[in-house]
Amino acid sequence: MNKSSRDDALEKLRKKGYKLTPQRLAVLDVLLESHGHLTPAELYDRVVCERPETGLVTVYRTLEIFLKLGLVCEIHSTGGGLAYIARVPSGHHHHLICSACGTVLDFVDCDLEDLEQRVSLVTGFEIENHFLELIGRCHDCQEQLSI
Amino acid sequence: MNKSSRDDALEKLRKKGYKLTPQRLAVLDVLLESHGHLTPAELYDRVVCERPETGLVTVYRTLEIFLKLGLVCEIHSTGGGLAYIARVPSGHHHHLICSACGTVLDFVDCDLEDLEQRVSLVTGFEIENHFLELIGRCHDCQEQLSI
DNA sequence: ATAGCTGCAAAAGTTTTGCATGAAA
DNA sequence: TTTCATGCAAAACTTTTGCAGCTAT
Repeated sequence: MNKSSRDDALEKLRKKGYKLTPQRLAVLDVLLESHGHLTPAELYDRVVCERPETGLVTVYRTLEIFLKLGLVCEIHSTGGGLAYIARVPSGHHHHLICSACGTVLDFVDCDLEDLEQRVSLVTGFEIENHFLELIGRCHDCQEQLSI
Repeated sequence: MNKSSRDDALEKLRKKGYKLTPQRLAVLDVLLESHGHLTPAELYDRVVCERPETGLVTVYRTLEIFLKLGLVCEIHSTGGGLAYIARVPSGHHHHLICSACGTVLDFVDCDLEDLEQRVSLVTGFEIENHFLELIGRCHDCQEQLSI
């Protein structure tokens, strides 16, 4: 649990006029406590443990708001569905995803600004955004392979 | 239309024992003629123009095969759905997607090998794969903005 | 001839929408 | 009090599966 991330999120919600309902707080807390990415359905399952009266629809609507406010990132997981993860308020970053356990690490060190400039020069595109995910196997899951 | 890509694809299909049905050829040709990425439904719409007897199910099953053989790439388009694009047989490459018209360019020039090594050292992950998309606005669509 | 494909229909899964009730501010 | 959020139900999509008949080899 990251106290300052939570306060930061509450502040953003309040500032935009969104009401701080128990359901939204529960979704937020599950996201902040989670190590990896969660699909809406997985998120719903965990939220329901704490607040059985919550509906899946509310999870979807809450994620939509959180995404708009930059509180979560979308993860394009293999398989086609989307998953979500709490976004640390550090601006530009990318994800490193363990293909075995789903753990997600953020990393910031990248040369993409340079790459974008090169590609932009060659293609004439005006680069607006980029999406990078590294997929690999975390330390623990490498060990499990060799046992 | 890229003649050698088509022959290359036919060769791969044949070699793996897949039958060259009219439906599979139609899906292949639509993919090769398309400039941008196509969702299964879009692909189906175009295939049906040529071969009205084709079913959407067959498009899904054909894409599954093509993906396995490396003939297409999956594009994780915004919105959560998957789209597909014919894969040029040049090995490692990434996509530059126009956010306005959907045109997809391949590009090869990237420093991701270096990046992967750095990230791997810091995190202990064994990097297996990466996924990079640049999103921008192609030359034509930039002009349309200023008109 | 025969192994493998196809289309249909239906199921399974995901995401969105309409609406009356309920709760935060 | 008033505005916004919620849950339910149902609709709209997307993707997968079972099966009987058909076709490329």
